Amino acid sequence: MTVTANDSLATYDPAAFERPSVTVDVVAFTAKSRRLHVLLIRRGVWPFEGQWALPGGFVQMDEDLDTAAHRELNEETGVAGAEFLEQLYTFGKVDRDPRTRVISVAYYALLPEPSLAPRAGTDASEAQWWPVDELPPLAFDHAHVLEIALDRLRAKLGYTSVAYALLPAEFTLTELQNVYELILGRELDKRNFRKKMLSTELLEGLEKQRRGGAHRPAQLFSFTKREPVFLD
Amino acid sequence: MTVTANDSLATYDPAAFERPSVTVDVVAFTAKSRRLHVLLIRRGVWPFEGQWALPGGFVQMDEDLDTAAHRELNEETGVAGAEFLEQLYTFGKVDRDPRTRVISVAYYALLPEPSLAPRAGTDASEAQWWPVDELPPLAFDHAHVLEIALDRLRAKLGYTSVAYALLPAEFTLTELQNVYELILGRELDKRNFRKKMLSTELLEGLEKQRRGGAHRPAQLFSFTKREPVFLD
DNA sequence: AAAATAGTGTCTATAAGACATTATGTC
DNA sequence: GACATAATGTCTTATAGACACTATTTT
Repeated sequence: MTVTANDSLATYDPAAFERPSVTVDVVAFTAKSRRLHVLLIRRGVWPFEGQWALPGGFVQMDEDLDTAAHRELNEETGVAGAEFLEQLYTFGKVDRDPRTRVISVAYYALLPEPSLAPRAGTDASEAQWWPVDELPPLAFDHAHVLEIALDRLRAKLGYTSVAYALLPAEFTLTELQNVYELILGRELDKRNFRKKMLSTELLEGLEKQRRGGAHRPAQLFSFTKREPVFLD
Repeated sequence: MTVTANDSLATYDPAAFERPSVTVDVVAFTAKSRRLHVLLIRRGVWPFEGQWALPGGFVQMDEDLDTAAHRELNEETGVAGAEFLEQLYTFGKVDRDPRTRVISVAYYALLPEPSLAPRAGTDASEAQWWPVDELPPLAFDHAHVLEIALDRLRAKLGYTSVAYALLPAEFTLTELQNVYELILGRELDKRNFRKKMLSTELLEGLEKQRRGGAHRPAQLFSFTKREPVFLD
């Protein structure tokens, strides 16, 4: 709610209070060359000019928060229609932005391996995928935001099917295992992994194979539901 | 972040954009007479005048979000210094408030059984504990907010030690079990519950007993850490 | 036939759940 | 001694983890 029950004003006056700015910032993850990557943009203006930052920007008066997150991601990096985009946390420390009071509603997105390099959007001078374990210094409190996003992604991987959002429609069990390994940062046992995955009803075996290289081809699978589902 | 990298403005002008209002709302839970309760206030002004709502109000320009949540809870209900207060989710649908665009950062708080009835604060005409399964109609999207808070509390009870925040410093195992049962909404097996709880290192047995009524007294326990801890 | 990745099963340890009786205080 | 709640252990089942060899394709 907004105006508390008994404001001293008998009627509501929207201009009565000074208001903070509200932005959305997006932590977009993808799995690429066996490493987890995040999409960053290089800032063109003060403050933190020339530094890398999360894509994001002002929430407009006539758009929902989720819509704003999609829009900013698209405008600044060219990534449109992220299949998975979820609110992460709202960061509102008084001094997190040197310009004025800015409250940032952070989102995180999961994307299948990008076939195209991100193009710099209309608002960003440059957009680029960075491996999460080799990041440049980040503007504002974005290093902190990113850490929280990583924690959430790791946790969520354990009890939901979010991995689907990092994979294309068809994939091999080895590719699925790679996604788990690169997010969790440790190796998993192949037999146990497959046993567990196939015991859920999340995967559907296809009548197709992926061949590539001098070895046995792998069966392709797809997720029965491309939406997050709780495991077990 | 806030202003995107290449705003059309070369320098930042804080007055350039129309801004939404930002509020905090607090879902305060307690365990009382074997039922889970939420603290609501009755609104004194339009909109939803006379209806029940979550305590909350404007975030001030010079206070952090957590601080604002503590302050509003105190001002509107007299509850000060909640031991557990955690951000829940940010609600920002364009039309969630009939007055103007209002983005609400929701928090949830856990309180030990209140010894005093809540007093109406300076801003609220009335404040009262309501059983979560017998709520009055709520203002704004507060019924939705409350549902999300309940889901979160139930989930968190399963994998952390949050129950400590709903209990006084010293309690019996039966009291602890009651808290679990009333949040989860089902009965638990006494022996299994105690076995599991005592196998964690969360509880410390005290050399004290609680007597009351014509029966064997119960041993008192306390939590070793009064902060949320992941189980196992 | 050599190389490379796919695919498969058993055994063990641990955790979760079902279940009933005895203990100790008050009145 | 009647009553009321506290306290306690075993067995079964399900789940997680360690562990090594065979299968199939390309070159």
